[in-house]
Amino acid sequence: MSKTATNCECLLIHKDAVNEVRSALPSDETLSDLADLFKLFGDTTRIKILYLLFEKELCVCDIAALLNMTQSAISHQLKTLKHSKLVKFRREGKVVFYSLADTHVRSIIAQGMEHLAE
Amino acid sequence: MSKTATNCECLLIHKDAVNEVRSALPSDETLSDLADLFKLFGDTTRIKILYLLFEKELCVCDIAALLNMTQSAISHQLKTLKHSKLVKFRREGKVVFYSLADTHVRSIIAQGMEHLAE
DNA sequence: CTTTCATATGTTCAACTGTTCATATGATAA
DNA sequence: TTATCATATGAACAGTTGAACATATGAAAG
Repeated sequence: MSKTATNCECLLIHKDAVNEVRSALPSDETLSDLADLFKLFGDTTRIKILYLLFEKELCVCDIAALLNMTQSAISHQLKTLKHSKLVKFRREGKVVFYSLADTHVRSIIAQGMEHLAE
Repeated sequence: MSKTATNCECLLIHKDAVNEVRSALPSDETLSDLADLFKLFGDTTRIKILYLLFEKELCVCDIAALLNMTQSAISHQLKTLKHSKLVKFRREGKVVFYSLADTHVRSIIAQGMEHLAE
């Protein structure tokens, strides 16, 4: 197997280690999806929105008021969270209430907080 | 308390909901640190590196070969992961071996994978 | 010392991202 | 119908980011 990796100019490669580890890597598609998921948690505004929704459902306007941001900015972020199925919504007249759609949101954020606590 | 949130033009705000939720939000600094942590997991290259290190310690060159990327790109990313204390290293002559420095890395990624599996 | 080579780093640049602004949609009330 | 208002959306713009390239560092060998 001539995997000399054209991009790696190094001459010393630990072939046995490389071969042992190569099979452990999930598919590019899976890893890309995983990175995309974590990207959602990688923005302060989105983290704040999710944190607020831990407590109870909130409308766009309430979230904007709580975070002291424009309704537009919040709406854009909710759109992202909605597309990623982290958040769901229900309409009540003119008002749209958003809430958490996924149980993993809490545990992922909890794990992150645990790391910070060290 | 005149928290009418200058940036929110909406007139309807659910004051009781807002007041109830406001205290649930951690400090801006904590939330910023949390977002920064998740940002690290929000890149395919870094996710791949961490995944590889799940198996065993690897040198820069091995990682570059496995991911078919330049040594420079990998080294830059390892620098980021090192600064964030997710990865540690040990030197052996000219070669630097990297390994996971944090037990939470596994569980955070595992949680993400669980979410995808649904 | 000098050479070799694995790794680190500084710079540049293209691609991406989050916010703002302006505007559109859509539901309710008059 | 028209007016109001909560929300959604499109475009533009600034700030950020990851990779490539060139170069520097530093350890071992000669």
